[in-house]
Amino acid sequence: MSPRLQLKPRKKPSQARSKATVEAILVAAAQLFRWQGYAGATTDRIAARAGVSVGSLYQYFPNKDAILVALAERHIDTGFALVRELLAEALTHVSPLESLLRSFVVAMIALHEHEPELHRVLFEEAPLPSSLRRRLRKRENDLATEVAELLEAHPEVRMRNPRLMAYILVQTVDSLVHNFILHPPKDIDAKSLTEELVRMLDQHLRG
Amino acid sequence: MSPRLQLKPRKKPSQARSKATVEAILVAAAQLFRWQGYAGATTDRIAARAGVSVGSLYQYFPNKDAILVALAERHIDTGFALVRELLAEALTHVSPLESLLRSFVVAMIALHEHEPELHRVLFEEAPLPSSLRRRLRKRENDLATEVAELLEAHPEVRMRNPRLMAYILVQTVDSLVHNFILHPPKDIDAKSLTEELVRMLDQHLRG
DNA sequence: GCGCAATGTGAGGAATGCCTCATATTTAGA
DNA sequence: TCTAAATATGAGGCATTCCTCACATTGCGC
Repeated sequence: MSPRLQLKPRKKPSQARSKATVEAILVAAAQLFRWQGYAGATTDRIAARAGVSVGSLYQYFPNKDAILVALAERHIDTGFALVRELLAEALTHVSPLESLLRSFVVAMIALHEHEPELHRVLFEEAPLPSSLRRRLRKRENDLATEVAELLEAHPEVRMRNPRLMAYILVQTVDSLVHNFILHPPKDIDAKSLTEELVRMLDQHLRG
Repeated sequence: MSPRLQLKPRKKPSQARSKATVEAILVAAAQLFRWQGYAGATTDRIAARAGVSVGSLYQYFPNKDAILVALAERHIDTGFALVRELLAEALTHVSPLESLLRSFVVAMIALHEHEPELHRVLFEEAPLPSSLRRRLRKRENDLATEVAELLEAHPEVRMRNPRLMAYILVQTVDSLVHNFILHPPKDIDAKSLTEELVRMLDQHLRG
């Protein structure tokens, strides 16, 4: 419960066999964390689901938190790579503001659709090591800044208060998408939401 | 851990003494839930902090979940009463769209500032009874609908797709405010955020 | 005051969780 | 093929949690 101190892997897997073990543990942990939350995913259950003994689990992870941290790193890296890729794609040709915004929204949807429940556990559940929480928020924020700078440079944009508008832009898209993915209303589809959102932001960024 | 079934109070307090006990338990529980999260707040600790024995706690709450449920009911009721009051105030005189929106944003800020950490535990932490989760979301949604209808009736508003726009409106304000209260950036203050947000929504609702 | 109902107490049972360690199996490589 | 290193096993120790129960205290109505 109270945050553990040691988070680095206890031993590095070198043979193929042990790599598979670690992989199985991470996969199982990801499932259990998102199905049961942090407390519900016990190390014994994770090991069982991975088809591995608890002992093996503790060969590679010094404690339960370390598993979560490993998952977080991975989740962050793949997720952000995804967004950067989509944004880069959109920047290969000079685009009108509207399509730039659309790319951003679509990228954020992709980011959140990639393991949304795990995302929730990582970002919102309480008893995570606070250092990890900070790290996650920081990386989320870095991406936000990147996007904001990108938009600010766009000729069609007129920013009254760049910092504030960037904050609103990124937070709005992030939270709206986050909630939409996690609790999709029956009568609203992703496409219409995207369009309406883009329209609102487009108008707003023009001042 | 796994959701308990019985959630109603085991026994109703009749004398003043026991009412005080129940109150103390709820206060202590609220503190511990928001400081430690759901799992960290043990029944023993709640009882201790309330200055009461575990036995007394279990006289009035059949299990740990029931305490959370009681808190949730209370939190919802006071929070929503607060918002309704503020909105009613704003409706005593016919106001321009802009000030109506401002009232809404201000009301939402008030709602979230009322025990924001407890709010987070209730709305976002995983191992809650799912019936409770649904109940919370439903009431949040009801309020949203109310606000949406109210706005739709306003003469200055031109809604392309009422359902969708209401959703975006409420979700945007709710999430933005929620995040702002829980993780306030150093260089942004509530007032500017409110103004910028109102401007964006105002523009958007005019079509 | 008296007696019964209401309320309060806290040691401890049963369940569960995290993690260790003595031991067994597998693999690399000489 | 043989050996040492790498990897895997899982019973169980220790801690913690939720909750019960047998008993003590308090307050209300007479």
